[in-house]
This record gives sequence, structure tokens and C-alpha cells, in this order.
Amino acid sequence: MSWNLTTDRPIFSQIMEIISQNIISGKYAPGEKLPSVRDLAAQAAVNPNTMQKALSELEKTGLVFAKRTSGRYITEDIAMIQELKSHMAQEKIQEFLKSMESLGISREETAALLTEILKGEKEA
Amino acid sequence: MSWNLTTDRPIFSQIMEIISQNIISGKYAPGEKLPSVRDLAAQAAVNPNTMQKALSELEKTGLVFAKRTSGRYITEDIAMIQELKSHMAQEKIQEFLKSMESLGISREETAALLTEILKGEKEA
DNA sequence: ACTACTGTATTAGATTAATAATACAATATC
DNA sequence: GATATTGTATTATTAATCTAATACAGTAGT
Repeated sequence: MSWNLTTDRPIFSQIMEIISQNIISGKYAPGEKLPSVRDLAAQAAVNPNTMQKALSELEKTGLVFAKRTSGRYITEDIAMIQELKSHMAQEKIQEFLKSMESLGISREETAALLTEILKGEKEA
Repeated sequence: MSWNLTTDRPIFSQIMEIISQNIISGKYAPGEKLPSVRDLAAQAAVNPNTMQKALSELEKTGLVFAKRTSGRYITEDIAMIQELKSHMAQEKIQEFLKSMESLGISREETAALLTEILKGEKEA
């Protein structure tokens, strides 16, 4: 796991994003047990309280759940994960197009730039 | 100007981004005079100190400059603006592809999703 | 010359986030 | 049954951000 945390945004929020992505992408399997709060905090080099906050907030979304003295687990609701995946994908795409437009780059131009980049990578 | 400021990120930083985008996209013309710190602060509904910080930080990038008692102006260095535009575009694209990959969506899939969306918009 | 407006500086207070150091209750695990 | 590990809670401290209320020096416009 690469915890690439920056200081320009709340750390607990970045951690939530990273774990969510790992669940959505399948790096964390449904039902899988997570390392303990203390271990995760050590891995990410943050304070246990910060990791605890990130995890307890994540819990509210339903992606993970805690068994009081056993540990924390990834949800087994595959449908929910799938739905979140496509939802976040759509969101990322819209956000991307919007930020390109705010640079004065139209959707068509953006698409052109993207296909050009992918073409360049195939040849490499 | 739509100042859509959120609380999950430093406000002065968001303001810097918005102004940068307006310069890059041409909404602010090269050499154009900006409203005063106090006016901009009122428009954005933030404290003048916050706007001052955003602008003085922006100054370090060279995009704007201050004439002590006259006001603040957009740079006239068109080449610099152009270069920043393509640089930021590349950065946005890479960042987008990376975030999609962290969701488990390949570059090819991403491109497919995008063209599909653009196709759908044309038909609408 | 005078007035209003410019960027800038200063001091103080409130809030949020992160860290640090413990502590506790419940339960796997041995 | 004893021990270690689990999530969770508490209190205090530090740093960053934002707001608030002024103040000042320089100059453009009259």
C-alpha cells in the first residue's frame, strides 16, 4: 500500500479515499479483514487517532464495518461496491471534463488530447 | 465569476486555482486590471485577508503583479500563459487517468467511457 | 492640496486537524 | 483463566486557516 499523503488536505480524508479506492479496485477483497487501527496507522505513519477517524467515517458509508473486539472488515455487499465504482467513475469523468473546460479546453479537444496520448503509448 | 468555495480545502488555495483558471481560459485578459482586494473579497464573500493571501501567493507564480497603489494586473506574458495552459492540461489528464486506474479502470476503458459520453451528448 | 482608494501589515480570537499519551471494556487466543 | 489484541474514548497540546478590526504609506484623481 502506498500512502502518499500530502499536507494540503485533511489526512483522514485522504485515507478514506485511498481505502475506498482499494476496495473498489478489488485490492481489498469483500469480507477481507483489515489490519488493526494501530497497524494501519503505523503503516501510513499517522497518529492512530487520525486512522481511527478515517475508518469510523468510512463506516458511515457502509464500505467497512467493525466487530467490536475482533477487527474491521470490508463489506461483502458486492452490488454496493459495483454501484459505487460506476458512480465514482462517472463523477471523476464529469469532474475532469469540467476542470478542462475551466482551462478553456472543450470536450472535443479534451477527447482529442486523450486519444493522442493513448496512441503515443501504444507505439512506445 | 462563480466563487464556489468549499470548506474541505484551504479557501485561499481554491481562490488561487479559480483565478489561475480564469487567466488561462482567457476570461481575464493579459494586462487587465483586477478588482481591488476588498472588492474581490466582497464578491467571494471571504475575509479581505484571505483574498490578500491568495493574491500575494499568486504573485509568486508570476501570473499577476501588483502596482503598489494602483491595483493588481494580469501578466502580459502571453507565452507564459500558453505554456502554463498546456502544462496544466497535461497534468489534469495524467491525474485523471491515474485516479481512474486507482478505481481499477484501465486507460482503454476510460477512453471508451469518455467517447461514449461525448457521443451521447451529440445525439441529445 | 485634498480625498479616496490602493496594497500591505498587525494583532487577536475561533475553529479544525493532527499529534501525543493514556485508559477502558470486550473478546480472541493461548 | 490469564494475556494480548481489538475498537473506542478522553484530555491536552500544537499548528494551520479563517475571520475580524484596524492601521499605515503611497498615489491616482479631483
